Amino acid sequence: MFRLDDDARTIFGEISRDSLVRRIVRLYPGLRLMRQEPHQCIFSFVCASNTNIPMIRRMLHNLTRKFGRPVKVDGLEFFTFPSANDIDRADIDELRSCGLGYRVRAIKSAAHAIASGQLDFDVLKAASYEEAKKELLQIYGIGNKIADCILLFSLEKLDAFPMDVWIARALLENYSWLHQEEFGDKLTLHQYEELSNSARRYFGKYAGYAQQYLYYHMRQTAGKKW
DNA sequence: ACCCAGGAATTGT
DNA sequence: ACAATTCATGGG
Repeated sequence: MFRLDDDARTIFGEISRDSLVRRIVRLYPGLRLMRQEPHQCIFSFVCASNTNIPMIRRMLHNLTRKFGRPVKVDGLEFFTFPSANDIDRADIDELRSCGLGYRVRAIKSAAHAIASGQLDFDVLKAASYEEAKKELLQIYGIGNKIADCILLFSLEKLDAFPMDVWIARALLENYSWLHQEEFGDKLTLHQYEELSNSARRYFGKYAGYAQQYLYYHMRQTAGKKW
């Protein structure tokens, strides 16, 4: 199992072989990957399709308030994140009232896959990137992008490289080893796999860390001059 | 009214 | 294989 204390030096040494990533790493010395509980990560990213971050946060807030368990911390009341069983048993209309829209079907199918044992997180953590991804892609509501995010943020696949238009722009602007594929406001399945696999080969076993630095820097500097 | 948002599944060619 | 369409929702 991966441990940050042991491997942080190795990881940054590895991804810092690239000059651009080396510069960005120095800009954001505290940036780290989280290791989220898989069911939280899955529900969060299933909610993330075709919407924006404020809306995603609102959906998750509504879900915890409606299906989580109340807990008091320093006299303040919070709600725990719902379990897969909670979502699996949840009433459809109550889920819809959280603002999930058409994503209700997706979150239901994911919850059932977990609750039924079809998805076993210990097995997925022990499996390779390719094997674990293949299992995730079976679930309705989990496509290429969401699968890679789940693998990187909660299943310890540090070589996963989630692709989106921001990362694609960063790669195409800075790396000539990509034979420049044009893309519009969306990435096709073919473009996704070409770009993600190329980046995985280039950055190596900690490609996901490089992805996070590149992505974060793109969002920080969006609209500004580098 | 219109466009967009860290997409994915389904249908059409 | 690949392109087009649909799927709810809220913010700007």
